[in-house]
Amino acid sequence: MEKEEYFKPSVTVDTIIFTIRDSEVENYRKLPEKKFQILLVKRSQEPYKDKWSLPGTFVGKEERFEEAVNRCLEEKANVKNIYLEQLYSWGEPSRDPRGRVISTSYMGLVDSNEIKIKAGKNVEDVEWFTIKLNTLKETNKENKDGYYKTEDIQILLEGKNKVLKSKVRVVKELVNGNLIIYTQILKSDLAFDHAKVLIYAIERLKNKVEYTTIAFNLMPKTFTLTQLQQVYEILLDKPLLKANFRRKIADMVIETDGQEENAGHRPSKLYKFNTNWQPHVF
Amino acid sequence: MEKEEYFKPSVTVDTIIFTIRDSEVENYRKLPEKKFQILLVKRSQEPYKDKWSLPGTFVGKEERFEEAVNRCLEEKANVKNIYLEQLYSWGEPSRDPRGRVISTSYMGLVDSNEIKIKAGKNVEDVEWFTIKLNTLKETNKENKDGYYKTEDIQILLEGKNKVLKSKVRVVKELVNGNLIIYTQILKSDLAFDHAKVLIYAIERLKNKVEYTTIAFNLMPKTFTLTQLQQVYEILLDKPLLKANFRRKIADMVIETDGQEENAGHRPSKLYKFNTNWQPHVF
DNA sequence: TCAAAAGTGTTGGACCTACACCCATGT
DNA sequence: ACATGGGTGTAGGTCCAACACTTTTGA
Repeated sequence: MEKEEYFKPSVTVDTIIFTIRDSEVENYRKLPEKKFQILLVKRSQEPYKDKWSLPGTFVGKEERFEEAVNRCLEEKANVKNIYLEQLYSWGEPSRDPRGRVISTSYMGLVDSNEIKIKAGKNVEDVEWFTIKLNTLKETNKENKDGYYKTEDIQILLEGKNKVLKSKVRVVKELVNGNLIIYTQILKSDLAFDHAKVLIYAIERLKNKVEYTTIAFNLMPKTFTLTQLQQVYEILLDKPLLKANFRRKIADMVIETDGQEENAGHRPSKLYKFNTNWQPHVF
Repeated sequence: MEKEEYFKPSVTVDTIIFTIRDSEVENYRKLPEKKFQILLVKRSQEPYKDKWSLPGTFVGKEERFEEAVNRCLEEKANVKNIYLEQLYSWGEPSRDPRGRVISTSYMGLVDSNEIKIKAGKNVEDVEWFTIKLNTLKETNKENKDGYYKTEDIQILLEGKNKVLKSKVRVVKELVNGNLIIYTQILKSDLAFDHAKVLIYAIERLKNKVEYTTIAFNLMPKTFTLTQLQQVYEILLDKPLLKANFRRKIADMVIETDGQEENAGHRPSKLYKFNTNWQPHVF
């Protein structure tokens, strides 16, 4: 906090908005599968003109971060009133070709039926992309002081008639007993370092699903327990046993008197979130 | 990411460095108690001249955040080579009287014997302060959609011949099932919004102690299990049962052939951190 | 009738809590 | 001898994974 010989960078916010959406059903009996999606906008200006990117904006002079996020989402994509949390601030000097731009990223979660996106200001197009991650290669060096693991991940983002492909290397390094995780972009169809931000956000979401009720932000007001389980399965990326899942989330939901009908099988009860749920006391 | 009509704020990094230090012992048999401490510097310039604050600096033109943190710590306090992690970015328009200054805060942990602090550039003094937190008042309103809880916390920071007093209100609000936590400063002897940052850092540290090995960054290379337990107890702010604690951390440590002697009681084995420890698989 | 999903019960094992107890040391 | 902490064993309860089984519906 010395004399003002220091320079001033630009500051932006970027938001990763996730949702989960139903696929089409082939069979009147079968339940729809779930797709894990992210909202991207197509840039209409340099840099990265015509590339898809996370919705972001410069932060205004008297504007808080969250205000900038909400303004940006409403202006560019017609998205309002969603769950938001700050993720991380990215400060690499070279991350933006225009010069030094620092970006604070936020994660947003929304029920896929809640909003109708619409391309807005400075944006050519807005679209939901389905996220698919494939592990391509893993390495693992162990030494006496820890280890050095890499995982190459292919990120496929499927939009209408197009697929964006990126490839990142996630490095997990144990240094003095501290797990350090960072991501290198090997190739990316996304603008800026947004592939890295995406990976970071998915990791955070996965973690928080286990010990918070964050997943309920992806659900409609009422839902069946199987729908909820599908959301957990897609986020955790593994199948869960029905009986055990239901016991685990029993306290987090309240039965309503609604029912899902016309399904070709026994109708399921509709539940709502128990807003008074708290993690177990100790 | 429109035309550059946007203004540019200044960007700083601030670091909360924690350590744990032994108190004096009264009795040759007794073990020393532990004190939980934070490193503060005394500001030599406006704003907040002569106030104690977290060590911080403006981020240089071509400098990464972590580089700025390390430069600042070395220049101002002679601290190098410590564990660091990014915490949060604070962007309130009014948080700095000089104008819009955005601050990204980092948490640092260090073994109290590892470093010798020394006042440096633009700093009048550097000192370790012992942290004591007292809950003054709690309120709790429940309603059908969640709750609104406040906790007024007195922060006492005890340095040589002085005590810095602050008072904050931590608000935990359940909104649409999402727990939102924020802090209001009611009164603070610290510069800027640093009381808020301190509370945030303590909360993060407490959380991570439970499911990572972060606490080992506060330990010397070898240590007794009782010393380790003391550190856990002071961070979690509750007593732990010895037998159970030892079973819990058994995998995280490796016995060495050293012993603690001259203690007036049975000598205790010295352990070191098991750098290859990983959270349990599933 | 039957495919599909809704919904519940049981069992064995892992882990956690609380407490009790014995051991080794320096003065 | 004894205060102090080092170190370990065990009983009871809780939680969780895995699996099996019954129920209900629409075509």
